[in-house]
Amino acid sequence: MPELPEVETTRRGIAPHIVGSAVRRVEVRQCRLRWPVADEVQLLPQAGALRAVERRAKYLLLDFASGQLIIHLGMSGSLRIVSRAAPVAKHDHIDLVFAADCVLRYTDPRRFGAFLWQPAGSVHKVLGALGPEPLSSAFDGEHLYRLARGRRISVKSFIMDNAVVVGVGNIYATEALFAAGIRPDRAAGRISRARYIALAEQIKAILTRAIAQGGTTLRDFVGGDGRPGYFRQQLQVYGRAGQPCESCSATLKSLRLGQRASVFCPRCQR
DNA sequence: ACTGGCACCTGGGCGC
DNA sequence: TGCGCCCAGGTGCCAG
Repeated sequence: MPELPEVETTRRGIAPHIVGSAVRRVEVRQCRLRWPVADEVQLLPQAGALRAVERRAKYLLLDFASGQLIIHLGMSGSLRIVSRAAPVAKHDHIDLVFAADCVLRYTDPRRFGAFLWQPAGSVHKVLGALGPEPLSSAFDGEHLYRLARGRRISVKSFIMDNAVVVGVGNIYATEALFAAGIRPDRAAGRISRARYIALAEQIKAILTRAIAQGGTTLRDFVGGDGRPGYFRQQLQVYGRAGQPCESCSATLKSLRLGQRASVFCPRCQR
């Protein structure tokens, strides 16, 4: 489900309901996620009021005085605000109960997500080596061009590398490369500065638009407010292999890069 | 230092 | 209807 726009949509959806409140009770029905759920999660009722819900890359950070709860949604995770009376479904693994009518419920069929803990003043390993946020001024074409020197991996794998820039997953990498007219299998080190400037601009533009639309709903993504994302209608190439290019009508092709489907237009992308 | 490949899971859709 | 196969929005870690 989630790329950066979906995580940001989730953050904005849940924050108004829970910031300023304390966790009263924790229910962990399934502790086997990508890593075992951090033991500290059970201590949240002693952590005082939630101060903020932040985001770094695709990680959500629930900020308490004693530290931060790090939540990742993996491939299929979601967070919803539900009432305590809401029936528990098969993959509803964790509840953080803030109030009877305000339960933060984590659902994740594939269990690739994570609940980790970062004590105040320390940096968890998963957050340690991350590149810049794509919507920050630290990220631009010059940054991409500089890091790409000497790299032979495909440009698509390159921009999906969290050490290069965070938050660019398969959907938006595919879309941004189409918008910038760059073939996804081109070697990262063989792309000009000018084209990287265009690519960085497209990454920013597409992520910004996707966030404004509430993310991309493929199967059943819903934001914290339960509404689906509407960006799907704007996808130009992702999931459209074999169909005509919206721009030139050539048949869109697909190849695999880093075990991920990569759809592109053989005429528009060079 | 890079790179590609694997792992962790469940569920949906397809062909037979 | 059922079975086996392939696919899926992520990413840390491994061997080469």
